[in-house]
Amino acid sequence: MPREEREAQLVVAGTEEFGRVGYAGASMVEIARRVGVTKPLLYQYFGSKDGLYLACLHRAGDRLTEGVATTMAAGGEPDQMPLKVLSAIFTTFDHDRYAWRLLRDDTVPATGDIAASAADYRHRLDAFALVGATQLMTSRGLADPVDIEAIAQVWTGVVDSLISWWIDRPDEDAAAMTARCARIMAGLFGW
Amino acid sequence: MPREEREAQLVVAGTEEFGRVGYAGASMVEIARRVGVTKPLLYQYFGSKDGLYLACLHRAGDRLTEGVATTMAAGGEPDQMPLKVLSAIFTTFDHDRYAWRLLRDDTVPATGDIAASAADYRHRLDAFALVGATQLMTSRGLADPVDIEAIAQVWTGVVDSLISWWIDRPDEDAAAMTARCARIMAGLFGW
DNA sequence: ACGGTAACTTACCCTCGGGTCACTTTACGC
DNA sequence: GCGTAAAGTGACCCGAGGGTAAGTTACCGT
Repeated sequence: MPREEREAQLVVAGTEEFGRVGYAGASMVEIARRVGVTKPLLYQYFGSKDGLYLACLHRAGDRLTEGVATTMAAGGEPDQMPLKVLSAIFTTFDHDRYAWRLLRDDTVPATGDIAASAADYRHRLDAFALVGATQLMTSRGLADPVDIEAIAQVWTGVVDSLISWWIDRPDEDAAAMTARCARIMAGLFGW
Repeated sequence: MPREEREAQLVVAGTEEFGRVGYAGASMVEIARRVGVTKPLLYQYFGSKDGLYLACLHRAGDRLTEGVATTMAAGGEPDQMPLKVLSAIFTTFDHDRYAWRLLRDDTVPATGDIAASAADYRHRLDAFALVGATQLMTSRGLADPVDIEAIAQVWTGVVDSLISWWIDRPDEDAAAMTARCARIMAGLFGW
């Protein structure tokens, strides 16, 4: 099998395994086993556990930030944005649901390339969340900047929860998930 | 120092360390170091890493389920319950903010006493969340049971996010945190 | 046919952390 | 004072997992 194809397989397997048990809990030999090869090949292609994780992280992070950026750039009513962003995330990761977790994995080493890269992606997403939260709050006449920070962080936690719930229900596709969120938000908040 | 007192110190230190880096990431020697003793004493008192974790988990879980149960039993308007429960949680864990994370640590072994005990606490909390979500949804005329499950899970994720945010802001006390949540919920949802 | 390169493996090393043993020190009742 | 029990420690074992060296197979261009 050509290197390029094997690498893609390994990144997919790595993303699932890292997403499932976190960086610290994942085992390189297990990731290799999932695609039917052995550990040294994995090391030959990615150099280290960090190298593999970075490859997985960049693929996930780039797709995610791009999808969210496009949605945010399109604009719209502040209380419509959360659903639009959710829809973009669900659509992007319908067949790759563990990817989101890589950006929020708190078992990665506290320093080094991974920490820096993950922090970078998180900052970019947090910036979007902050913009959305600010628009939402000002549209309601609220402006405490600390409240807005808190909302932005809770928002990412909500996405986290929804994706965890979704992972446990593989039969629910992106459209159904989006419809469910729309129904709930309309019912609970009148959005 | 008498055993009882030392054990209490170790449980506190263990809770902080397990909460900070998770079961898998925590080191027994580090926990011992935090209270100024060495590893063998820790093992003499708690038997194993699992034993220490269980001691920490039970303390956190018992206090949490008790606090939430009391609040839920008091009853009230469905859309007032979330804030009341949050207030109970913040008050209970004002000086022990990492405790909540023990119940939601997904780096614990998948089987064994810890998994069983943590699952038990989570199920009890999820049951409360499910009751609250059901009351909230029916008061809005919505009744899809799968939606209600999703809401219950998102709710626990929201609590998670709020506590993580709170951990990073040690100057904010329980009352201020409750007031902030009240302000935000009123502003965003009209609750 | 054959040299070379890329894909891939077996067998190994080394560190880290859970867990244990044998031992020393401290506190307290008599 | 002194014996005993509890508090506490230094030094060790061992398994798991990251990482590597050296070798083997398979394919491809000339």
